[in-house]
Amino acid sequence: MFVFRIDSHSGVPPYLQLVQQVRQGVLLGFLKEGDRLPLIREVAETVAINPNTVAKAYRQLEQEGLVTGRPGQGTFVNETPAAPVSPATYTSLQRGLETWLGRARAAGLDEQAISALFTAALNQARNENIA
Amino acid sequence: MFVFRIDSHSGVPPYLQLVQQVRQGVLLGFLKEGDRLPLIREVAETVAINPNTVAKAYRQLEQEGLVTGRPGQGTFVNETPAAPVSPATYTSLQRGLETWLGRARAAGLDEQAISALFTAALNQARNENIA
Amino acid sequence: MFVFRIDSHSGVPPYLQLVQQVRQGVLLGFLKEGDRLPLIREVAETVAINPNTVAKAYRQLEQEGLVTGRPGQGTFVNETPAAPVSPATYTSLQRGLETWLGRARAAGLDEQAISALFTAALNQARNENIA
Amino acid sequence: MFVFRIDSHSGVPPYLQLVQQVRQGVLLGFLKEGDRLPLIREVAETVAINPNTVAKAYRQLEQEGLVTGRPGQGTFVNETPAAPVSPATYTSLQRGLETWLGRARAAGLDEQAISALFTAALNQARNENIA
DNA sequence: GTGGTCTAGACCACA
DNA sequence: GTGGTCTAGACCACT
Repeated sequence: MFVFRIDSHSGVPPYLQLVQQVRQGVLLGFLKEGDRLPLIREVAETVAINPNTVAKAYRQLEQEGLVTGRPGQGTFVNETPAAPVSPATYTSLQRGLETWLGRARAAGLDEQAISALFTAALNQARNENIA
Repeated sequence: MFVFRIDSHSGVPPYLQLVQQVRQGVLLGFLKEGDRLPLIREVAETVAINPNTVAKAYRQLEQEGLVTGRPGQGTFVNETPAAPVSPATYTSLQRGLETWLGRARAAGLDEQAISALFTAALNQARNENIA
Repeated sequence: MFVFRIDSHSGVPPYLQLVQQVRQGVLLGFLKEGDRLPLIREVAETVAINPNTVAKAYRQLEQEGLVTGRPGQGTFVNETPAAPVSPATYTSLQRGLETWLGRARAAGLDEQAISALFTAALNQARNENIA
Repeated sequence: MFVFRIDSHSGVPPYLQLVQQVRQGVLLGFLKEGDRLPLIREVAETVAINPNTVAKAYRQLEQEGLVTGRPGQGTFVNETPAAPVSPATYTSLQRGLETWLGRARAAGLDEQAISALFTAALNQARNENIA
């Protein structure tokens, strides 16, 4: 089952967080064609937001073509646009990241510092590509 | 020189992005006590937003006690609350992350997929800690 | 100035009627790049619906890339995807349609009958193309 | 045989589309007194919607007095309220519209643009009548 | 004062 | 009972 998570301190509107999580879920293979997303009312309960807000997120996903809402049945994932990488290299990358995270935590960095380090590295890489 | 970067697709309000970037800069040592932040009108020009928005970000940073605005001179970073890790381990972690990023890009992942992978790993780690 | 019109008997949701009217306006050249759509609150007043409903329509148009909302300024039409026909043939077609409409009205057909005739002809043409 | 057609992109509820098509069919003489509408399960199959939805449409048509359902036999069209125009002028109008449609298609307009042009002309005519 | 988001609660179309 | 739409009214970010 797919689980949503809302970070109310990030500044990102809740409905957008839901949208991004589904997009990422599809991108990483957690969500595949035909999978049913949690019911709107379920999500509203579990993450404690208004059903309309969840509906707004699902509507946007539908407009993006990622999912299709079928009244009376639920909301379902459409055909995924093809896996970007093979599962093998994917798991390898995942494991590499986990060991790195372990090192970072062992060194005493909290989640905020880790995120900061990551985005900084990502930005730097981008700048180098531009240069 | 400290450089700001606005991602208009992230959904995070621009003023908050500025605030978060300064916080991260201080956390990671890019900004040290006494450093001067770019002038409001400079930032407004380079990232193409309204000067009032930049001013709002600086005002909030001042309220948080991270910086101090000196009229006519600019905005300066206050004493940093102590580095969380030694510069050595910090550089080591940074390098580890860079090699991982290199592998990910070589495997064909774009920035979106990399971010998705990272947040997924971070969430998983958090869940394991809770469990 | 662009004027909206809501037909509450058509069964089409009001927000969709607004969306379709903007799309048609762009398609037919009534709305060009840089034009400002009526303010949300104006539309809400003139067609007597809730501002949120108008906002919903504008949001969808923005997601489709047809317009861009600029807080504090209004909502503006983006670059139009190129005129489908030359203005000359367009006016010619328009005039032909007007004379036909004149004949139909003179014959005693009301608006409903005219619409019925039109959609029937359109459907027939489509079927012939398929066959 | 009367054929239904559902446009799932129009925003009009499917059951209303069926109702409108029957109304138009009667108005234009495609359906005459005593004609049998397609069976509910036939319609449900051909246009791929739930039989309940078709039943709802037929029920509403019966409430409007346009048709009468005879259990076990089917649904039949009642006496038509008199033809609004003579068959001759009707065919003439139909042919005029067909030639116009041919010109429009030849000019490169797709169905969407044609519809836009038509509704625009209809609206303009209405406005002139009001003025 | 502009658009953008959220909440609360109602009603409808559909399976 | 599911998703889809509308209303009413509040607060926020940006110009």
